[in-house]
Amino acid sequence: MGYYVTTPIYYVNAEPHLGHAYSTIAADVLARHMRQRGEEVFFLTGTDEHGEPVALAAERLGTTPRELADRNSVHFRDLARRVNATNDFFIRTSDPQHVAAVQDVLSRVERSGHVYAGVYEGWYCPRCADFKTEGELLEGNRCAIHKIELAREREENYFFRLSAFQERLERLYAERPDFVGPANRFNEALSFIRQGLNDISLSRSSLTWGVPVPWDESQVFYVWFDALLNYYTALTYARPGEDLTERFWPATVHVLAKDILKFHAVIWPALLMAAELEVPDRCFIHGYLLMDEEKMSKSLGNVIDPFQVMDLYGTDALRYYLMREVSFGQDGSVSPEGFETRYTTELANEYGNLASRTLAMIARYREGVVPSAEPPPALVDDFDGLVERVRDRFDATEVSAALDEAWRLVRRLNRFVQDEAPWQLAKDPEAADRLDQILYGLAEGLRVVTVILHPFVPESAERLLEALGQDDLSLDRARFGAVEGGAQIGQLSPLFPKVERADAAVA
RNA sequence: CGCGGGGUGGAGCAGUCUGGUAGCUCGUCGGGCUCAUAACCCGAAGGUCGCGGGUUCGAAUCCCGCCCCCGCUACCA
Repeated sequence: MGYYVTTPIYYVNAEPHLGHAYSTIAADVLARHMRQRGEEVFFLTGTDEHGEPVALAAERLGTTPRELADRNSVHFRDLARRVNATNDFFIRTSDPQHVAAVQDVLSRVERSGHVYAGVYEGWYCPRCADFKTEGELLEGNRCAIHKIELAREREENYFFRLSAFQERLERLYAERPDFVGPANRFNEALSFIRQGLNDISLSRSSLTWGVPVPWDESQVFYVWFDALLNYYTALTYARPGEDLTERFWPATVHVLAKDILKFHAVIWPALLMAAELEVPDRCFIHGYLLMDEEKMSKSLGNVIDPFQVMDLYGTDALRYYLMREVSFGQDGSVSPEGFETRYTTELANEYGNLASRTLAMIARYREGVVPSAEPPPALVDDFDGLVERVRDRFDATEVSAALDEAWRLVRRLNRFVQDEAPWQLAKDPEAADRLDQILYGLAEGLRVVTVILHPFVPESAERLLEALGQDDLSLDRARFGAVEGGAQIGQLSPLFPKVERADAAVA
């Protein structure tokens, strides 16, 4: 069975921002790690393009929804490319194959009796293009966002019998404690289910920019049903002539942010049950990136623009920072200052400099050839079980913790250099064997750490491995002592060059 | 009101499930080293782990109550 990881599909109504980059990077780290383990991986991202907000925005701009979607979808495709995402496909919900597959699945749901015609009635805010619940309204039935008085509107459309799945969902949660992670999100979703589920509208009649309801073409499907199904439909046409669902369905993990928890943890499995499809193994909910205490706001100048950061520091620096700074699964603060600190102290000083000093000493003391020796006992214990620890962390979707496992070894290696003082040994011909062992241990330790860091900082890791005369990225080889000495090392310019502070204003 | 999460040295966090001398990073101060991207290493100062009770030989960790902050409470991409 393959490993299938997804990001949310991004709504084309907005410009790509750091949050999109974060989800995509996290999913990519998972995908790359699993490939290192020799798993067959399929990694999906894409754009969500239907719905009223896009239709309205297009109208305002004097264009068609399709043209607007075409234009904005490209931005997200570019973002994926810029962050070095190794997605195997980029789905667009306006793809004709997706539309057809959605119709197919939802027709099946309808035929199975999970759909009925009803009336949707509520307070409608034209500015939000959305219905509001009683609880969301201000006094006088006003929109909490726009402060305007709302009208009561009613619309005839189709409903999905979500309520009928309450028991099956509760059983799913009882049987599969890993279905949603982290645990607090699992509890949140479960308690939501236990509070009782209402049916939800499946279609819209006042809109044309969407997937037409096959049994009633005057309506289109509510955008969430169209959107959620992307995870399934993509597999049916990503490889022409090949149905990937056999190999990759159900999905291994959906990566998403907490704002869309309920759609993925409640509606999505219910929909799949209704369609008689298997539910995914796991949904993993990451937190929000907070800009200090403030929310991200361009006018406050505290925004981290992912494109700007990557222009100045490189893609790996952004990938590293986001995975490192924010404990994966929790909210966390990010800031330009925090970024600079981690870039300089960790990437440049600890890791980049470790690479520089290691390569320099091998070049200087051993003419550029990694000596052959037994692994230094002082390091063996520290590296023992590393691969297993990293695997366990990834299996639990503890991405930041996996990164920390590697980083502790980066620090360990710097301490090793200091403790052993190879520059002293180099002065003493009697200590040649000892120096061989130290330098071998350093090169080998650096190689192991770099293989493990590869999913996080792929470009830099590959450059460094090449300089070490290595190219095997498989996790199995990331064992201390697995590669013997003898490699000819190469040149390496600083992996993470210092960036002058004056230029470093990323905000 | 209900549900969920959080409150740990100056800052940001881990540890809480599986009780047993409070840990990490940044910052501050002192020292060491010179291979290296003036990088690296060591040491020190600094915390009654939100408050009050309880269980226990022993609680940040378990139980009860309270205070404060945040999120969710449905069709928000």
